[in-house]
Formats: sequence, C-alpha cells, structure tokens
Amino acid sequence: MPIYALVDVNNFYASAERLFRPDLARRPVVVLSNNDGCIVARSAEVKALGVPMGEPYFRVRDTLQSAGTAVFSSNYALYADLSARVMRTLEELAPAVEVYSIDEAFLDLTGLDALSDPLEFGRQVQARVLSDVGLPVSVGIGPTKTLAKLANYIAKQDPQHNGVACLREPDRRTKALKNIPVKEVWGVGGRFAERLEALGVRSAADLALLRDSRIRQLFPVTLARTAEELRGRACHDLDSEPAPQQQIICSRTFGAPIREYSAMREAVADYAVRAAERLRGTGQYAGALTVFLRTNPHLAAEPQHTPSASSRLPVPTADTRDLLTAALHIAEQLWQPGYAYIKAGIMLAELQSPAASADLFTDHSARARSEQLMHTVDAINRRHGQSAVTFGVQRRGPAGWRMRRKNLSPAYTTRWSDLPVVR
DNA sequence: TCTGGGGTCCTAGGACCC
DNA sequence: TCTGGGGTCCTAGGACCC
Repeated sequence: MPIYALVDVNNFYASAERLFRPDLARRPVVVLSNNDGCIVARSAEVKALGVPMGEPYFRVRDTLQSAGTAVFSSNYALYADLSARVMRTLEELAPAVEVYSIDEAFLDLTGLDALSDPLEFGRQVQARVLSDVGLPVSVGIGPTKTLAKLANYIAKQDPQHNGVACLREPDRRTKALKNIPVKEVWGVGGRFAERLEALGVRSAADLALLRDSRIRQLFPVTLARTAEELRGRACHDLDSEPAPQQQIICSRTFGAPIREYSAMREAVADYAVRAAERLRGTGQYAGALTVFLRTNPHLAAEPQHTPSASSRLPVPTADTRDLLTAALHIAEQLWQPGYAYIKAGIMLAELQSPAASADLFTDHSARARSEQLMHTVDAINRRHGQSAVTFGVQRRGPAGWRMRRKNLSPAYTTRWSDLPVVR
C-alpha cells in the first residue's frame, strides 16, 4: 500500500518575514498581495484576530494597526529562495518528492523504514527543516494524497498534534473524517461544497459514503476521484517530474489607473519582456500570444472595458523582440481611449520544445543568433539586476502604473547589498 | 484612495468531416 | 413534409488549486 506525506510551511510568507526579524517573533505579521491589495499570509496572532485570508487590506487596516501588526509587501525573491531550501531538505528525507506549490510538497514514503512510526517520521521532518532553514512545517500522512492533505489539516487544527497527524489506520480515519467540513477536502471548493451540502453531504465522511454513481451523475469525474481517495484508494500518483508548463501568464494590476496609450504601451511591453524571460527559463518556445486589458470591475458606475485578443505567432519563438512586436500590435488594436484601465496581461500559449517547432523552412542560423542574444541578455540581467539590459519600448525608472510595494523587506538571501548585518 | 497573480483540468457545445 | 449518425477537434467557461 502506498503512503504519502504532505509537508507545508506554516503561514509561509509570514514565517519567512520573521526569519530575519526575530524581533517580530511574538508580534502579529501579515503579508500583502501584489500592489499591497489583499492579505495573503497571516501569522497565528492575525488569524486569532479573525482577519480572513484574501481580505482587502484597506478594510482591516485599522484592526491590524491597533494590534501592532507588522505589515509586509510580497517579497517573492525571498520566498522563492527559502522555498528552494525547504525542498532540498525534503529531498534528503524521502525517496521521491513532488513540489506541489511554493510552500508544500508531497513525499512518497512507500517502503521507508521510518514508517513503522509515521508520527516520529513527521517530527524528524519538522526538526530537520527547522534546523536547516529555520521555518516551521506541518506534516500530514496518509495512504492517498487527499488523505495526507486532510491529515495535514488535522495536524494544524488541534494544537495537541504539534503539527503532525496520520490517517493511515482505517478506523481512526472514519472517526476523524466525521468532524471535517466537506469544504476542507482537497478538490472541494466553494461551489461544490454548496451543492454537496444541499444533498446533505456535510462532512468529509459523508462524501466518502456518497455512492460513486450518484457523484458521477451530478459532478465531474474529478470529484469521484476525490471521494475514492477519501476511501483510502489512491487515484493520484506522486508526480515528481511534472509535465512541461502549458501556458505562461504575466499580468499585474497597476499602481494607478492608466488613461493614456503611451503608459499602456510601456506596461504591456514590460509584461511581455517578463513573460519572455520566464518562457526561456522553461526552455520552450511559444506558438501563440494573448493580450488582455481590464478596467476596474469594482467601480460599477465607471464605464467598463475588458478586451482581449490572441494571435498565433508567425513562427514559434522565445525571442523577446518577436513577442514584443506581437504584444504591442495586439495592445494597439485593443486600446480604446476614454477608459481607466487598471490591469493588463500577457498569456503565452502553445508552448513547445524548440525541436518540435522547427521544420523544413526554419532558418537555423537566425535561430541560433536569436538564442545567443537572448541568452546573453538573460545572463547580464541575472548578474546585474533585472533591468540592466532593457528593450527600447520599456520605461526605465518610476511610473505611476507600476505596482505599489510600500512595505517590501530586503532580499536578504539573494542580493549582496541586502545581506542581513549582525551588530 | 485602497479589492493579487499564476496555474490546471473537465465539460459542453459548435464546427467540421465522412 | 421531409432534412442521419458518429467521430474529432477546438474553444469558452467554470471549477479547482496555491
């Protein structure tokens, strides 16, 4: 029988901010989304205040302030680096690891000796990550990924567990699942939960007991798999080598609305350049590109415009110049004066390997020159900072549309000038 | 004043083909 | 009044995840 663990970092972004700020150990901490818009991470103290995940910051600003909360803008350079360190440690502890998100990983523990005592194994994982990286993790263990996720939920729910729980034994499982709202099950979101509750399915145990034919009749097959996993039969294998990415999206809300095309052009160019960098990072070429613009949907009284358009690239490419040309061409067609746009974005699709996109008519020497140039640009920017080399249409320096990040912490671990100093 | 960003999978329905 | 059936591909929308 397979056995999985789900390990995740507690309140990851908030814990990451605390790592280099021991003075914040007992203070409430929140981290905001891009543009300092929403709450995306909360320390335990903030959760206790009843501040929900995803809440717009301006609505809870006063509450947070009077509790003496330390507020941070998202610092992805820091989180990505710490995430990589956590994953490296996990890879030393388990034969196979699937990095599932920036702050969590599934471990395949099948056949591991440590499993005679799963809880002890979980405690070892906690201790190792804490000593290697300095971050607190929780560990859930179960015979399927869905049950490992649920065990992780239980581990966090009840302080008695100290962040480790196991759902391997069938009879313990039946009891535990009764107390878990169906909404907490991995794969059951708000919509499905509502419909399930209308059918009288309130707990994870209820879902496990729901007849398979009934589920398939009313829901997509994905939910049938989820229920099967709750019953202890694995439908999802560990995916330690994920399939190549299918699309790349680069989009941002602006720091202030854009009313002039010249500013939109700068923004779209900026996003296209970033999307292209990320594309090259995957080693793939893009065959199609979409641009979208959006006004502010929260301002119902204002005129709304949310145009988008795609085009297939003449030849699949990872060259920033090609992607810029295509993106700006579309943006120009989408643009209509008289609107206050608050967001724009680029999507790259039909990603494919360079080999797959070459044919009889491919100009291989032009391709080689393009690859070399882009490689050089990327290398310089990696070494000297993201905008050491920019393209003509990109704006250098500040602009009103750039994202707000008022409370950004230093890039402690990835930039020499930001290295923490001990006095 | 202030409401994130980046992904995947599934399904239904239309277009098209034989 | 009559106007098949079945297959494949694509797209849009909706659901989920973090």
